[in-house]
Amino acid sequence: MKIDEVNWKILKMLQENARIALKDLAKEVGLSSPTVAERIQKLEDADVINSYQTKINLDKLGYSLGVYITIKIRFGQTQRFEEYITTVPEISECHKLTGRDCMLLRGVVRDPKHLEELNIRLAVYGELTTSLILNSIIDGKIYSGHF
Amino acid sequence: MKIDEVNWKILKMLQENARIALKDLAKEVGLSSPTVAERIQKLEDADVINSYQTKINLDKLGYSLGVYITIKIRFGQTQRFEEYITTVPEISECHKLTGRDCMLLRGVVRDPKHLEELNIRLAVYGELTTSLILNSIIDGKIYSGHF
DNA sequence: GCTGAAAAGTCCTATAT
DNA sequence: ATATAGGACTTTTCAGC
Repeated sequence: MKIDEVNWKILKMLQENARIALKDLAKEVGLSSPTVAERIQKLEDADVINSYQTKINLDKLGYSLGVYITIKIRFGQTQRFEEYITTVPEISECHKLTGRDCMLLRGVVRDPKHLEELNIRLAVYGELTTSLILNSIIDGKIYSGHF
Repeated sequence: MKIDEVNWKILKMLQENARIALKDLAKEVGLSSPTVAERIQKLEDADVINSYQTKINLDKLGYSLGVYITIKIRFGQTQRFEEYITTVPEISECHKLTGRDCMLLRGVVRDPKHLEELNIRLAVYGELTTSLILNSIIDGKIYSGHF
């Protein structure tokens, strides 16, 4: 899949606002709407565009503490943990990493009490290390070219 | 801001597909399009809806290695690091955390050589610990109610 | 706060270059 | 591979409940 300057511009604008009208995209890149629609279709078909997501502000709904948790899974519990973790509403990311503390979780909780309660639920599967997010300097970057 | 069952359903569908047509949303929740448009507007005004993003598959563009890097910032370098990190194209997230290794970065690189090159650029600011993402069990969760 | 209908705007398809 | 134009569809506005 070839990403020329025009496609990068389209990708950049779609990353900034997934609900932008084709017409406005077309005007910005200097092509007609059907052409832009076709380019987007090809980017979708090539799976370069993965999905159009709406990001919601959970802290506006009372979930004001963001946390990262690493967990060193107890021997033999990996499969059960992976099944369980997809059912935990507080957890928005779960990555298996290289290294000793093999799982990295991102979650969101209302308050310290809620965090402790979450930790208790997770501690069944391994040893936890919990860190609060004090501040996010970057969270969700827009890619606008090769690097 | 009150999130009733209908608003949760709207939020859920928008999270799954930010480009869904109002008409289809309206049909799904059993209201008219203008009503749904008004509800979405209010969710945007209340900043519950943060943004509509297009997620792109960087590995389709040759960036196939995802990494997490923790960095223990050298004394006095925090400000300079925070300025620098926003200019690094490989880094998509940067969070300041509680605990010893105070910064957590997420990034994407083409190959191990590219990773080493990134590490060298970052090592100026502190001690690094780099982990590869082997597998993402959850990455970008859809919230569909309170928990 | 919701509906329904009409106006405004956007998108799609076909045709042409 | 891109542009234009008409018809179809979607969104928005507004009067009324």
